[in-house]
Amino acid sequence: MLSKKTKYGIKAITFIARQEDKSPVQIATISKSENISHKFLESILLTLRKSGFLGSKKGKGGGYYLLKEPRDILMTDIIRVLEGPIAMVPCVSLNYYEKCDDCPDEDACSVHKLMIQVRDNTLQVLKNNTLADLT
Amino acid sequence: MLSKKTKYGIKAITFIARQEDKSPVQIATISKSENISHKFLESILLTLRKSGFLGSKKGKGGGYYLLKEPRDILMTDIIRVLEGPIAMVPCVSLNYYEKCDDCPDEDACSVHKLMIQVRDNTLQVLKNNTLADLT
DNA sequence: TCAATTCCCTACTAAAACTATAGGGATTAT
DNA sequence: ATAATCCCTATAGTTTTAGTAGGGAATTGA
Repeated sequence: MLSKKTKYGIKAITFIARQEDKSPVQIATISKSENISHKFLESILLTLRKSGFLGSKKGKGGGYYLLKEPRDILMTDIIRVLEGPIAMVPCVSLNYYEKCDDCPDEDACSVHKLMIQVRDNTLQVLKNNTLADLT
Repeated sequence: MLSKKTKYGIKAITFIARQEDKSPVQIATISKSENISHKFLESILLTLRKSGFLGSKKGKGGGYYLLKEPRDILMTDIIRVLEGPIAMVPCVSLNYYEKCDDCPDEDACSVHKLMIQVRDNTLQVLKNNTLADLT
């Protein structure tokens, strides 16, 4: 299951991408429109800014804005930052690989074999979707 | 991320499917071979029995055995029983559908749109894999 | 200048989910 | 009988999730 953090993060960055002009969007605006707790959303947008997806402007009239064109932002990248690994087990994760404690031989592991297929298919979907595709 | 319950469950039922004869396999045997806590595994196998994947025999020489041929057991079905929904958000789940609290219009939701694609691809993989494919 | 607005940052907390563990009961083979 | 084995319920420790609290820093506009 996707965490609320990721879900809200995707909704929020999509909201920003939908703006016609490029002026900053305030947390409060997104929070109200998408029914997301203001403070929780604040921490999510902070993550997205620190990861290089969003820029921000302080003070009156400030807010968040996209640093790249929506068509250049892959959903894989957003999800990795918010959710962590896309793979369902650490031993098939490309970006967060970890060996399983219990498993002596990955090649013989039935779960490994299956989850590699799931990962590859999921990645294919998420790489084919940019932020522009969601707006 | 896949829960340990699901991971261990898949490993265990695969272990049973790999047996050449059809005599019952004991919890302790699987537990040792796959490095899974005996008691935890016990509760997992109980779930698999109650869901109709495994039969059991009590007393000395007892254990668990498959009720169907491995080629007739879809991985989707095993995972649904152990892990719950395959979808990453309840609002795109086929078997465990739930409306999102925050989302007034599913068709306009970017997360919804994306996760339907992920779900369909994942399902396709999991339906194309039977237990026989993992042994 | 100064007040209002807005993002920045850290710490904390309540609830839920996950990962087991404990302990005894029921059944069966020998 | 006795040992082996599954059956079942309850409980507990840990981790993760989903927020909440509170103040700080920068910017704008009057």
